[in-house]
Amino acid sequence: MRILVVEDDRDLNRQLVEALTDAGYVVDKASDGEEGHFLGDTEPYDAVILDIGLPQMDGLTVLEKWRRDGRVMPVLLLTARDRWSDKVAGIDAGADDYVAKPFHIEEVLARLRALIRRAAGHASSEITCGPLRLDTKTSKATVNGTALKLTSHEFRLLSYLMHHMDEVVSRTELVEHLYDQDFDRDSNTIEVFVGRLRKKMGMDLIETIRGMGYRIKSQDNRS
Amino acid sequence: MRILVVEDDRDLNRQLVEALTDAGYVVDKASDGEEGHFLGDTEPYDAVILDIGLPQMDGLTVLEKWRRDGRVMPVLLLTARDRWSDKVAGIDAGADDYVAKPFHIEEVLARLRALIRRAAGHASSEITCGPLRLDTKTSKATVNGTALKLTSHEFRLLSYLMHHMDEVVSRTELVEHLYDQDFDRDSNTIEVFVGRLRKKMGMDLIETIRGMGYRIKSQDNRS
DNA sequence: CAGCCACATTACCGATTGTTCATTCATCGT
DNA sequence: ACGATGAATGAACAATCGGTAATGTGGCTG
Repeated sequence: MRILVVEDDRDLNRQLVEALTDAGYVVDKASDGEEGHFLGDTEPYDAVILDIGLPQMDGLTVLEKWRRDGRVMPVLLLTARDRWSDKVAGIDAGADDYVAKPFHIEEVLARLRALIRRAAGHASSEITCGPLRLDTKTSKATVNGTALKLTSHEFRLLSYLMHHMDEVVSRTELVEHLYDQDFDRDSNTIEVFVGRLRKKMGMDLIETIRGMGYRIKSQDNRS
Repeated sequence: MRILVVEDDRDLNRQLVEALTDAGYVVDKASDGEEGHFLGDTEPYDAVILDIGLPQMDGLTVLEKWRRDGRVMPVLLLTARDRWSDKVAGIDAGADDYVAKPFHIEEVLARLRALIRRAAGHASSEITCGPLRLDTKTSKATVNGTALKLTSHEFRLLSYLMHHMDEVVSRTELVEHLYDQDFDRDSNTIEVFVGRLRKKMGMDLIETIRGMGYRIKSQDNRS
């Protein structure tokens, strides 16, 4: 999962990036509204953490622009405590959730997880798909109840596929969301990892759509 | 850090052990009061998670016995929700903190961290020692503000030493608290890790007391 | 001073993980 | 049916990490 952090407070920005990176996200950062707006407009993110008070361009303005341009990724707004007006304005501008400053980093992480889950249309921290079950909170996966021993990259790949259940996900999309930009785009790493996942899962739950990408089917809509 | 879990509910026991192991603790477990009491009496633990309702021997009885025998390790009691009497009885028996069932695992982890910190005489989640700073919450260490890149074992060793600042810690003690019991007791692994820590820290903050063990000094009480 | 003992240091081993490469296999359009 | 393209596979590789073993070093004791 790839996250954009737009925050001008250097220290806070660093903290957020660090925590997110530790949690296994791929993270881009911006320190002013203009840069943030540009990145959010040009790069594909699974979620954005956006401060309201920003130099160059106000956070709400950035958000409005995105929404006008049809960008639909979930946005977590950082607001000053008890600024009710900010909250209302944020809703109007198309924000999905808020955290009031000052906050605990874990609070942000939890909200973010929930946001990404909701954006993928799941209610709880668990995503189920036939015999496959994935817990986004504990980062554990089971198939038919027995735990899978996945490495961190394997888990992140599986997680992304399950968050986009029934959608065809291209290798390009996977690379963009699971690695930072300077990753060798024409390597077959993704294929290798898909193969390893298939082997570990024992059954082939990952469908290949030739020329398009991969897909995990939600139920047993066996074609 | 070595933790004892005494809980008869198989499922809950498993969950706790798993979460604790994931968090980097060395964990022993018992499923009844008798076994729990024996282990807590014979093995050195940094903390105990103790259920109140146990077969063989009630949790409070176990705790009382330990305290009568002079066992001072912090104990986190698992109680039924709203059983005020349990809480009072627990205080009398020498418990250090409570979590009411049902609980979130993270709640237990947080309380446990706090308990271990407090037992070592620290107030916040950060332990500082001259240029060295260690955050038990994020598992990160810095020296003079710059982050140390420590592996998990290195961090756990440093953490244990800092939790016992100004005390001489023997190699035996370190092995007992950082590894499970079937670890080769006469290996020089500890020396090697101390060496690696010293090199990474750039300065020798870990003192060797010949024939005794190691010590981290709190301030600059240079002898 | 000799020699031992405790610790330090260095190199190395084996397991795990992420990645690349070459080869094989499958699928599709013609 | 055939060839070209895309995907799967297995081997191999480098990096990292935990641990082992052999050797080096320095201080204490007899």
